[in-house]
Parts: sequence; C-alpha cells; structure tokens
Amino acid sequence: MSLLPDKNADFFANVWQVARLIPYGRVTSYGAIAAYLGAKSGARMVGWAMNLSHLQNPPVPAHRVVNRNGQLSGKMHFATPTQMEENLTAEGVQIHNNTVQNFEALFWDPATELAL
DNA sequence: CCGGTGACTCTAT
DNA sequence: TATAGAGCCACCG
Repeated sequence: MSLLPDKNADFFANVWQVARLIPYGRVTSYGAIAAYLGAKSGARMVGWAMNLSHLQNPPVPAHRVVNRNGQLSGKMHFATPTQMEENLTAEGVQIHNNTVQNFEALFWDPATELAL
C-alpha cells in the first residue's frame, strides 16, 4: 500500500493512522500531522480527531501528540490530567511544566520520516 | 440552515 | 519578547 493517505478516506482515520505510526518515545504535533495530510483541514481537526481517538480500536497513542510548542495541551482530556504526562515519562520522554523537554530531538515529523 | 465551539497555528502590534 | 486577533474546517444543537 502507498504510504500516502487516501485523500478520499476520512480525515480522522488518517490522523489515527499517522498517530499510531509515532515511534515509541517520540512525539509529534497536531500541525505536523495536518501538514502531512495536506493541511487542508488544519491542526484543529487533528485535535478533534484525537478527542475521538479513545473510541478507536486499536487505541491511538494520543499522549504522543502535543502542540507546536511541545506543550501537553491535551492532557486535560485524558482519563486523568496526569495520564498523558505519566505515559510520556514511562516512554522516557522528560516532561517539565507540562512541556516536552528536548522536544526538537524527540519530535517525529511524518512529513520528514514517512514522506519521500 | 445557522451559529457556536475547539487537544492549533500564524501574523501583527 | 509577550499579548492579541484572525484563519482554518468539522461536529453538535
């Protein structure tokens, strides 16, 4: 199959697909996923998709998706406000003040890692 | 059908 | 450097 997502498919499905491709111990941003999918919908739709991600199976590692600044903007939407931070910490990602430390090094850009 | 809302991002002041 | 505003598109009432 092509690594390129089907533009005819649901945008949400693509978001979840890309999110599951995020390697262990890595993080990405809403904008990066949106850009990889064409940025047609915008980063906000990625966040909206993440809101429904907990309903998907297999589950989506939404804790690996943060905003452009590396801030855990979505932590409050998890089962517990600390779930996202603890999940990332468990993967070796250092979190300080709700922000991913060394974000640039841990940043996983699908447009760079997948697209070619 | 129309308006409000949102796990974002960029640009301007 | 920090703060404010606009743009963006899909879902819900």
